[in-house]
Amino acid sequence: MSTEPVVAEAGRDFIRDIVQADLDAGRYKEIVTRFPPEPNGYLHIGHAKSIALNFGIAQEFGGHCNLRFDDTNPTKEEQEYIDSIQADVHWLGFDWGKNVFYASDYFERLYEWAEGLIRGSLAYVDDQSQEEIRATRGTLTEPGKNSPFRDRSVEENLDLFRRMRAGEFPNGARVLRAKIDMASGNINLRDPVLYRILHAHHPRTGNKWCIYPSYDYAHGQSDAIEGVTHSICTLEFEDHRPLYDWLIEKLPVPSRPRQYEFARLNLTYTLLSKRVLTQLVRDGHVAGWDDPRMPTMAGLKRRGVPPAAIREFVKRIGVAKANSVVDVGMLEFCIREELNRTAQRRMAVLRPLKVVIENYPEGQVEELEAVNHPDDPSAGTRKIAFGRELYIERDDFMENPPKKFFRLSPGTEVRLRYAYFIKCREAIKNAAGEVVEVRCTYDPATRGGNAPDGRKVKATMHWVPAAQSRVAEVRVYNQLFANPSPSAANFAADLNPESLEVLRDARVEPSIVEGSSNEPMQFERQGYFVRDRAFTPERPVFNRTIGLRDTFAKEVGKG
RNA sequence: UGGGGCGUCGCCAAGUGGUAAGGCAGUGGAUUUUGAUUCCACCAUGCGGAGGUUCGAAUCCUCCCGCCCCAGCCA
Repeated sequence: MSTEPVVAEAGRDFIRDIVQADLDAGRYKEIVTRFPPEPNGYLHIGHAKSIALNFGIAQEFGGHCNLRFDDTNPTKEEQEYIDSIQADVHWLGFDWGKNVFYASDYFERLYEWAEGLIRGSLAYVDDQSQEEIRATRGTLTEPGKNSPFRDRSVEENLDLFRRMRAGEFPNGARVLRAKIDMASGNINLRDPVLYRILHAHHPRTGNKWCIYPSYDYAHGQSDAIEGVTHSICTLEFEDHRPLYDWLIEKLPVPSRPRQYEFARLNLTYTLLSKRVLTQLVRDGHVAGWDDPRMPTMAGLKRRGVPPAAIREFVKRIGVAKANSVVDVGMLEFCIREELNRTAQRRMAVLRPLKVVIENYPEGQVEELEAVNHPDDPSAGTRKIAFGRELYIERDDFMENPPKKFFRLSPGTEVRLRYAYFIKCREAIKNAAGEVVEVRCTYDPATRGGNAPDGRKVKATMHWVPAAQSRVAEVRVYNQLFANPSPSAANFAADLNPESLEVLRDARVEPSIVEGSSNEPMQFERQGYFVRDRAFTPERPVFNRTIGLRDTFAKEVGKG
C-alpha cells in the first residue's frame, strides 16, 4: 500500500486544486462529495458533468460520493424519477455503494434545528401573504422592508411553527423566515424562507409532513449531516453561499462543509433545461424521455452512446467558472472515438439498389470471409454469402457522376468489400426514369478484393446479398434542433423537422439480426448503430447512434 | 444605478511575474479493401480595451467595456 498522496490522473481543474490543497493542509481526513439531484425529471448530459466531477473527485482522492435526493418539494417529485436517476448514474458507470440518502431522511432533525433558530431569535414565523413578502423584499437596487411579524416573541414563534407542523394552517398561510438583513445587497439574505406549508403527499414521507424545508435550509445542513467536505454546485448558487455559510455557522451541525461553484454544461444545437425537456415529452415533439434525440441519459443510452464516451467527453471539456457553450461536435468526436475502437463492423445497405452480376452463374452462392474489426484481429471473422443478385447503397451509384465521384457509374469498376471487382454495364430504369437496377459484370480473378494484375479501383463499397440479407428498419437521427443556439423560450420554432428519418426497407447481413447481443456495431461506411429496444428478430429495428465522419459529403457541400 | 461572477485561437481550456499547453473544428499531405481509422504538418508577436508598475506582465495596479446570475413559499 502506498502512502503517497493521491494525485488525480484526470484533467486538473480549480476544484481539484482546492481539494488537493485542503488535503495537503490536512483539513480533512477523507474527501466527501455528493451528487444531489431533485427527483423531478430525468438526468441529462449536463448532469453527467456534475456526476463525473463529484464521483470522480471522490475516486481520485480516495474519498466517497453520496447520491442524495434533494426531495424537499413534494409537489414536483416522483418515485419514477428516483428510480430513473439511480439507473442512469449506474449506467454512466458510477457507484454510490450504500451511500444513497434523501434530504427527507433529515426532516425531523432539520425541524428541531429550526426551532433552535427560533429560540435564538434567528428565525420567525411570518403571516404575510406571498404577495406581501414579494412586495416588501425590495428590488435589486432598493432595500426591502422588515415584516411586521419580524419581532414576535420566541414563545409565539415556537407556538406558531409547531402549529404549522401540526397542520393547523392552509398552504401559504405562514412561512418560517430566517432573520438576517432586509437591506442586504444579496437578496438571498433578505430574510429567506426556511419552511413553507405544503399539504402534499411526499413520495418518501407520505403525509407525515405538511411543512417542508426550502432548498437553502435543507441543502447545507444535509451536507453537514453527511459529512460532505466539498459541496459542488453550479454558478447560479454563488449568491446562496453566504446564506449556506450563515446557516452552517448558526446551527449545531456536525461538520462544516464548503460550497464551490462551477459553470454548467451548455451544448450547441441542444437545450438542457428541465422545463424544455419536460415540454418536449409532454407536447409529443419526441417519443418520450428516452427518445434517442433527447439529451437525457436515457435518450443517449437508447441512441447507443457508450457511457465511456460521455465520461471522456466531460473529461475533455474541463471544469471552470466561465459560462460556455461546447460544440456538440466535441461530443460526437468522443462517441466516434469510443465506437471506432469497440464496435464490430458489419455490412448493411440503408437504401437498397439491386445489382445483378450478369456473368455470375445463376443459383450459385459462395461464402466470403470478412473481418469483424480492422484494427483488432481478436474480434475474429465471419462469413458472408455472395450471389448473382446483390444490393448496394443507392448513393453509391450515379448514372451521370460529377467529377471526383469514385463510386459506381456506367463503365467504372469498383470493389465490393471482401468480394470482387465489379464493372457497371448499364442502368435499368422504370417508367418514371428512376434507376431501379444496375447490371454489372464481375472479375472472378479478384475474389477477396484484389486484382492479380495489380490494377486498382478508387472505391470499395459495402453490399449485401439479395437472397440471404434481411429486411430491417433503421432510424436515422439528426440534431433535434436546427438552430445552433435554440431559443429556450420558443424552442418549438427551432425544432429540426428532419431530426428523424425512418428507413423501412434497409437490408442487413444476417449476422446483424441473429444472436442476442445488443452491442453497438459499425455498418461499414455508414456509421454506428444499435438495436432499438423495440427490436425483435422478426422485426429488426436499429437506431443510428452517429454517422461516420464524411469528408466526401463535406466536399460535395462546398461545390 | 444594488449584490455576486466571468472575459486567453471558430468552440472548450491550461496558464498564478520569466517571455501563450492540450483537445475539438479547420487546412495541407502520407497510408488505407470503410471518401472511415491511423499518421505527419500547419493553425494566437497574441491573452476584452486603455494606461501604469517591472529588466520582463495573460499573470500585479488603475480606469473603462462586454457578458452571465439574483427580486420563487423552485432547485
